[in-house]
Amino acid sequence: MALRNHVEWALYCCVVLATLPPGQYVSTKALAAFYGLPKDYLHKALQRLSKAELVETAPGPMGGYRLAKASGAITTLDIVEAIGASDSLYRPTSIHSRLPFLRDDNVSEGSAIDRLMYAAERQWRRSLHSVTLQELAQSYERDFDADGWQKNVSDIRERRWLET
Amino acid sequence: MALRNHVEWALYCCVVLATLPPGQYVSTKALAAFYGLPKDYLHKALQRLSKAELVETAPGPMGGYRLAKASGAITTLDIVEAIGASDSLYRPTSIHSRLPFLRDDNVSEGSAIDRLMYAAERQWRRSLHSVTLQELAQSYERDFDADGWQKNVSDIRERRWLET
DNA sequence: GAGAGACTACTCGGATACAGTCTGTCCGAGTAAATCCGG
DNA sequence: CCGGATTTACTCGGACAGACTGTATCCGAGTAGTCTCTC
Repeated sequence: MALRNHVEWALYCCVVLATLPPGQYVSTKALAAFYGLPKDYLHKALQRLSKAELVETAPGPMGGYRLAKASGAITTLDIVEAIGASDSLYRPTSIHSRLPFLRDDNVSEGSAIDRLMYAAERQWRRSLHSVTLQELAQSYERDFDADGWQKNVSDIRERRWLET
Repeated sequence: MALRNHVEWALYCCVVLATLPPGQYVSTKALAAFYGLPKDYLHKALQRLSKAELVETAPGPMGGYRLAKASGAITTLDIVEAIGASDSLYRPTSIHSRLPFLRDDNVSEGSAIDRLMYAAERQWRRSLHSVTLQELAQSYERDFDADGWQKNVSDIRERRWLET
């Protein structure tokens, strides 16, 4: 998959954004420090989310990112596609169209092999599409101790991670 | 996806092998010439199929590759996995395990985000697993004029492509 | 005509080079909150 | 105490370098049919 790390990082960052009190911004620096990621590179991932209008940005101090919609209105597929641009998992070459005896009406639609791969990819997308960011965040919260995740997020909000 | 071209090429070659009369071998050279692919590089893809025991090889003149099992007993997922090695679409980094407040019993199994991506990947695999090479070959045949595909395959078998 | 040797056509595996993408860093420009400073 | 200038902390976007992987080529070794040559 294209931009492997970015997809993963974007999901982790969105989960934080989804847990924050509504309206609150969080900076790239805060997210990078919390997750131990390279700030500038993570920033590029967040920029893509911004371009896809999944998050809103605010410049200046106290600025940063926040969700542009309710977390229940964002699917995990939205996030993955925002990062991966329009990249498909499968990119056919032009093998097929060079062959003789092709039926004219089938050339433009790709071969049976293309259709096979695209169908599989649709299932992949469908699976991601069926989970909203809200559900993912709730599910992620359960990976932590009681209130553990909330504690982490408020640490991010209050910049406590910088004191160490 | 890892080795994009190899996955595609392997599927095209397997479709030829599935159409051939049983027991007949076809050489890398023949397949490469027919599809207009670089012989030596295509050869590496076929070697992987051989290693996965999907195809059998025979050295010497008249040698080459043939299917090791009936085409109905090979799924398209078998072929894709044979090429892609054990590569997963999603490769998590160690972001998750570094966080505080994690529940001990959840650390080793990966985070909710890992599970999300793996679930999507399972759907992708399931889709490929549900189509056998036999079905793919039949479907591919329909992309051609009546008997067009059969004509192509017998051209390969009789090495007619070299005369041009 | 039969058998031994040379030849040919293929597979197999490793070494290597090139290109493209992923990963990561750096910097300058723009913006807005916070701070400072003079009146 | 007020208002304007400065500082600070962030986003945004581009340029760039290094590493990794995908793409492709080449070569030598091994194997098995095929051909030739000799007896």
